[in-house]
Amino acid sequence: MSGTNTLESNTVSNSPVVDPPQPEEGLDFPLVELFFFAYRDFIADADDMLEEYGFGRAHHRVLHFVNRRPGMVVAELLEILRITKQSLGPVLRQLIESGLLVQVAGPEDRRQRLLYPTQKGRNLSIELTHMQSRRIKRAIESLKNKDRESIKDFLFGMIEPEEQDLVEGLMDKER
Amino acid sequence: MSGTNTLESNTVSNSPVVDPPQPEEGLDFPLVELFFFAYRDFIADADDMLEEYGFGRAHHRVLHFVNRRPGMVVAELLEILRITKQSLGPVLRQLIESGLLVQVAGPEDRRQRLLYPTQKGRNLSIELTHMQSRRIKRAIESLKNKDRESIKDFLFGMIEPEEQDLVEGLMDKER
DNA sequence: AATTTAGGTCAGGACGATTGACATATTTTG
DNA sequence: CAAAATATGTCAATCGTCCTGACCTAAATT
Repeated sequence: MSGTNTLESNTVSNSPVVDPPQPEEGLDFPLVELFFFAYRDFIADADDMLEEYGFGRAHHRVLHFVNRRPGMVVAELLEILRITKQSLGPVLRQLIESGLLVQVAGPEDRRQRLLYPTQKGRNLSIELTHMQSRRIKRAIESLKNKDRESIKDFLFGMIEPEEQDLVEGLMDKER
Repeated sequence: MSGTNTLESNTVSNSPVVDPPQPEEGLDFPLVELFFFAYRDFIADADDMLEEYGFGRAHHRVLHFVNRRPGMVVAELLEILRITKQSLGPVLRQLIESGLLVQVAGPEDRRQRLLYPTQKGRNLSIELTHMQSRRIKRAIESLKNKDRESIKDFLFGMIEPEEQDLVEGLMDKER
């Protein structure tokens, strides 16, 4: 009844489906795939540069958010990155050993370890963000109406609704 | 000589940089971060569903592209995903063992293994794409002028220029 | 017949992430 | 004040996904 054969087990058929998926209501293949490719290349520049330092994406993310929010506490970092303490541990240690970040005991709660970039860490973070911003800028300039605001709203809308407040808080007033 | 004192070695200072980065020409922090958060949540839905099957992102990507382009050959898959044969191996085997994909010897070149989804694989792939499309649709609807075309052009512009033709080919005529 | 190509596989390793269990210092609470 | 909760760190074991290198078969090309 399916495939080239007749009368197969009709519970499960392993026959190949040869036709591509039909355009269906609510199935936006192009945007789904473009988002995948766009993110891949968005992250690639930084990946290449970080490789020279022996760092990976985890290092990049930590470096970025600590720079963006100097004085950030470990718990905040874990929440934003959605990773565990145990995953963060080695990454943080390497960044500190490399002289890119420093830890300072919390002035009020001395259990806390406030995270700050060094000047070296700040410089590298800015350099990485520059590369990514350059790509974004180029992409926006390729639009007819260079509507940065639409792109921003779109990306914000892609975030899980319950998370949007948290992200908006991170961005502070400067959105 | 170092720490809270003055007149440190001026080669390297490990003092914390306490101020956030100043808005600088060509540094678009909001978009850089939104892209990160957006991708994180974009991928999260599918991650959760695939976890039930014991699959990861690699399985998702393979399932997606084989569904999108039934009859795809292993070499094409490697090129799109930019991974090695050795990495693909286990993933492909699991997808085949799970009855989501099948391999068929190439009709002209019998060395080739043409990859096809089964009906089961097609169903799962469509379901995953539905979740992602739903999020995209919602994000676009949150815009004043619901300009899907701008978003598409933006994402396409984010792709490495030398790669854009390759991606356009994958999308075929239906962009 | 020799070489190249498409694909598969084995070994060994790296990285980034996980969970579980536990340790330490400090703050908060009863 | 003692007990509990909190912030952080660390050890151990494991997993998924990627890597390189080496080698294999089958089939196509030269």
